Amino acid sequence: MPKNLVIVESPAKAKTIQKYLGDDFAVESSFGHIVDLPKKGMGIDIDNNFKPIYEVSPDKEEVVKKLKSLTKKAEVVWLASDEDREGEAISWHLYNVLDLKKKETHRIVFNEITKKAIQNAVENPRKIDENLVDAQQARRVLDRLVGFEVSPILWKKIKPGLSAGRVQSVAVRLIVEREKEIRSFKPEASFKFTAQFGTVENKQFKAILTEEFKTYEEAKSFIESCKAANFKVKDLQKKPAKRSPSAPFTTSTLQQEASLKLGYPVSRTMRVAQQLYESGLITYMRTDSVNLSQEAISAAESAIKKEFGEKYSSPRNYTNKNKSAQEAHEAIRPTNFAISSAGGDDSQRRLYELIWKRTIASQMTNADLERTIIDIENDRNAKMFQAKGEVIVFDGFLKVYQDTNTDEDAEDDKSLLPAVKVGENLSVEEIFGTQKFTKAPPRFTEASLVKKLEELGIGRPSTYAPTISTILNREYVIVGNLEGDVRKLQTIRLKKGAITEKVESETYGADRRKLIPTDIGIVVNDFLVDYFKSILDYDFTAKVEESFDAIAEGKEEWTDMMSSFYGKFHDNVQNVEDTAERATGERELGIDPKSGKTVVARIGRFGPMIQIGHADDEEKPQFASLLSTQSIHNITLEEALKLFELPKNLGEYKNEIVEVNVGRFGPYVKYKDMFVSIPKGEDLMEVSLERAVELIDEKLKADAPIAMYDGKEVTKGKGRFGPFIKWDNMFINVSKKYDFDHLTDEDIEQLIEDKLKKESEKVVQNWEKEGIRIEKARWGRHNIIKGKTKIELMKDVDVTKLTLEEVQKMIESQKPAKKKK
DNA sequence: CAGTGAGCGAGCTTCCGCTTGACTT
Repeated sequence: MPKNLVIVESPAKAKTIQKYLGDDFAVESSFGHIVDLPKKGMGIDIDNNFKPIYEVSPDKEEVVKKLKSLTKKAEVVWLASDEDREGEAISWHLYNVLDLKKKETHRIVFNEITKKAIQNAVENPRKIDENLVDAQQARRVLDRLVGFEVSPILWKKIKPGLSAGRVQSVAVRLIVEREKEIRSFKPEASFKFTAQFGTVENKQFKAILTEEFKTYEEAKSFIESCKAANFKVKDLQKKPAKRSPSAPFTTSTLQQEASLKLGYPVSRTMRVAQQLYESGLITYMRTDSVNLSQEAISAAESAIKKEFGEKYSSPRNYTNKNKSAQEAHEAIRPTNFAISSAGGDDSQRRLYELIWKRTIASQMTNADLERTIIDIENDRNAKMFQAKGEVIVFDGFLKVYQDTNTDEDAEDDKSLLPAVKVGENLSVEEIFGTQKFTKAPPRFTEASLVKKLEELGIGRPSTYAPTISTILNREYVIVGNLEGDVRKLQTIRLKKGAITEKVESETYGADRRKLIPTDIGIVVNDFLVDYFKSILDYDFTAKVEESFDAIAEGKEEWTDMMSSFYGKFHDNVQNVEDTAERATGERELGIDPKSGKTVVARIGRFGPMIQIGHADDEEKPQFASLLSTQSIHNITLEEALKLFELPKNLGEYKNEIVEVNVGRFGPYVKYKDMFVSIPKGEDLMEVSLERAVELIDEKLKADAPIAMYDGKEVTKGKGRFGPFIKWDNMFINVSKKYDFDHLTDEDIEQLIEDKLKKESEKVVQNWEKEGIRIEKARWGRHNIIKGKTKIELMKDVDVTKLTLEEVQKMIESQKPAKKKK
């Protein structure tokens, strides 16, 4: 038994560090925080100076048990959690829970995993920094207070089950406010002109008129005056320019680039990065630091020199601009620069290559460019055309990596321009003018939302992806596509001395995979902004972070900060609870022609709905839920009234009624006691009896057993986790190895037998932990053995179907349980 | 598994950050 026990946060890290420290050290992992406030209830003794009630997190009981027993055997314990607020708290909780007072205990930190850094850490141990721990307690308690006091107000005033929090509510606010900007945006048209010129040597190039025209008349008179105009080069400028590589990846920039370049949602980026990390191919993927270790910089240097040559190498380190960064880790980089392509599947390979290229590029020379601007005048009007060109003189880092341009208006042609002289006459090939409309600000993507949150200092690398999941799960926002509308454009063209005009059309406002707020998201946001302005303030986190920093530096007591915050906050909560009206986002749609009553769209107890009549009326009001594709803000009276046709009887099929309706799981067709979901994108109001019967038949066919095994039916289907076959109430995933649409009887047999084998192995493994063994006996029987107890099972007892509890009971009573089917 | 909508009141929901497997259909 080694005399030293080192505890870090992640098991992959533990493995690496173990290699550096050798046999005198055992390195174990705490798997992050081991202690937290209770899952239910406030868990804070507010009257007793906000004393937090800590408990070991349920999923960490096992880890704690293991660490406790290892601690007992070790002589010296080294707490090596990350060097930031949360890491310090983890060490402190380990210290308390593992009862390390009586042990020789050291706190050590390192923010890169290299042999040198770790040895250096071990030589320079310190004590737990209580101030830093207090800053974490303040962070944790404040988040709990805000979340658990504001959320219940939403349950009461809007809808049960909703949530609010320091991070998620601001994320929703960003999306809602952007949507409102887009809705109220009025596009303005103006005429923009481009021209195609030819040089004396007849080389072609494109130029843009530096001015735009508001009206058609101005545009027309301009192009008329160009008819007989002579164009020549007025001015020529050439300027050298540089472009520098971007810093290596942090979590946030990795998510953005993977989204732009590979089209990954942030959750996929993180899942794939985790796989690369666990395979030892990249460093830790949750970081806000752009820093590279010295070892990494020199490894990159030699890789670049070898691959691209000396002149491409320019070793450098980057510093964080972001104030809120805690920099407990290095930037995300390959662990071995000599490997330019790696990963177990295509997703991994593509992400790895992105990381490799970005990191390598960050250590390469700047690109040298030459920017050229040609100004072109004419003798008939004072307007000026301009051509911009950019030539790469030396590519430098651009050889491996280019940032993705997110600027949608960057449509300037940055190509090579032909050589021209000042005063040179130019021929006009064509002048083309078209109306251009100003664009509304873009909707957020998952990745651009993360970028914005990071700029505001809200959230941490480990929470960006979960925050997006939260606001999607609460149905405050959806990731949606929008079709867009069509509008007309006036164009004017001058070619070979003749002017032609044409009206063309363009679609605008179409959007793909963007974050769009729902009715509930908008109502919740407006309510919170109205009543909890200070917490919804974009600067709220930045302000409390300042206090956390003051606490960490020992300048302020965390309990003082909490009192001064909580006093005002709690009064506000109380006041809103007592005085605020219910928020429903109500919108009047018109009058129901049948009853003459008012029709409104609003949020109800179960979400967005239509109500005909008022609750105070003699007759009860009528209610209908909105479809998931509809929204309070733009549903029409006609669409609303149609909803009251549900459930709709379509007619009969084989003497049974066919009906369509909407349920908890969306629109469906009902036939006998069967429910068939209507596929996404299909309008249930338009589903005919014919179509419904088609769906029913498809479902009947899909549900029909495809084979028999051991006298039981085998059926197949597709679930959340891909294609599966079902047999004896067991789901068996069908891997890509098999042709799912044409499974043979042998395939099915193979799949079931493999699964059974795996199940029994799993059971055996579980039992082995408890010291229980299984022995094969005669005539296909099995014996269960623990210590000296031996239990003989009946012949047809299926060992894989016994639970651990059942087996333990048998052992206790020393009797086999009753025969199980 | 494929409701409901007032108001009453039982008992539920909820936060952010640090980490992985286990496990789902």
